[in-house]
Amino acid sequence: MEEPKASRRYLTKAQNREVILSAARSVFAQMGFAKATVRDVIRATPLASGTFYNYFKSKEEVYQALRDEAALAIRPALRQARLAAETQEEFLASGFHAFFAFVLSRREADAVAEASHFRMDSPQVLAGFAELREDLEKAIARGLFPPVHAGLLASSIVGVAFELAQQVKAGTDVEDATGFATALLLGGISALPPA
Amino acid sequence: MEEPKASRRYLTKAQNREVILSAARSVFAQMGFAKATVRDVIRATPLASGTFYNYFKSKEEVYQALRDEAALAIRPALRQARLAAETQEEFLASGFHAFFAFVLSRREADAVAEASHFRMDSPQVLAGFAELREDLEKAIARGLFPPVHAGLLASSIVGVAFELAQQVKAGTDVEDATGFATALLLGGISALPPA
DNA sequence: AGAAAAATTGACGCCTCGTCATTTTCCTCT
DNA sequence: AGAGGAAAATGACGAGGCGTCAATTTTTCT
Repeated sequence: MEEPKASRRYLTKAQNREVILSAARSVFAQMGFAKATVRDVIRATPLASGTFYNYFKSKEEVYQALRDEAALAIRPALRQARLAAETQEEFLASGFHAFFAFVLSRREADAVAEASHFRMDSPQVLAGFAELREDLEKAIARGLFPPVHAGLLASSIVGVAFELAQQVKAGTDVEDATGFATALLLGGISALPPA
Repeated sequence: MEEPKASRRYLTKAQNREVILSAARSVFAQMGFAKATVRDVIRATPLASGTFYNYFKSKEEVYQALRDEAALAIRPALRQARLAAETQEEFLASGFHAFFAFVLSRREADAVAEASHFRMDSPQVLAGFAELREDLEKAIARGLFPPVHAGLLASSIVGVAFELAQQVKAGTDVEDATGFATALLLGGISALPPA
């Protein structure tokens, strides 16, 4: 598909994409995603307005790319932690902890969503959800978890994770949130009927 | 504050507001919230463009008004169900069931969020969250629930409710979702440490 | 080097934005 | 009832963003 040639052209293209993403990060954080325009982003760049559209179709696509970047940055750690888990407690706690710590470390950069209480899931974020579900299914298969409904459980974990992440951004301690979420789900799973 | 005089002026004002909201519902559903413009909404109305701004500051404010409307439509039922609950199971199940049924009944009207996987909480929605938290605190006070961290539990319930609501919109049976969420939280709460 | 391919540029026409002076509608008071 | 005034609706306007595209520059290939 892609030829990763180290040609000059290929390099500049990757660089320009990064330049735009970087400018967007800064512009979105400074004036908010809603107010920002494609022109604002490109103006924070040495590129011309038309060039933007060689890289992204719209402001929304840039935002999704940024979310994708974040999702790709955290997913390997989450997957690794879950695969290595030998107890339910470990499976849940390591995942929650990694996620909350990650969110906290980026709370400045993501000031975007904070102001307007809004959330938008990009493809890579959704892929992360699917990955959690797969890992749950595998964990059920290897006997770590009882045979519960993996899809609903995955959704529930995601819901708890994202909602508590808000609390973490608002000041709740990462350890407290992790402990709470882990205990809640650990206890909950043991009470769930088999699928 | 407001004098609800049945004068012609007041009536027309309320009607116009409804006309705009109704047009917005239809326009957002048809072309999506992101693509829609204030002009698209006002064009679906007999009013002139400038008139829009006598009622709302922006497209976002209209969206929030629609969300507020939905939140106000469901909140009394939720609160009532929770106050009347005499068991933990009842508290959780009645709330989840009412919420999922409500979401399902509106899945057509809310096609907006579906397409772009996005969520935006309006003031009344946030007030609903606060209400849940209050009800939990009251339930703890009257001994229905153990003394857990009400804020974190409320967030968790909200997270599970919203995420499973997506599954309900996607085809999961309301009873199944309700049963799952109730069992999960019922079991989870019993495993929670005291606050 | 010369030609072809790829990428950049910025000006252009179209559209939306939010405002505001003007006009229309409604209410009040004598 | 009707004059006067307040409230609301109207639509034209300047400012500015949108996405496109023909022209230009840069890179690659032979």
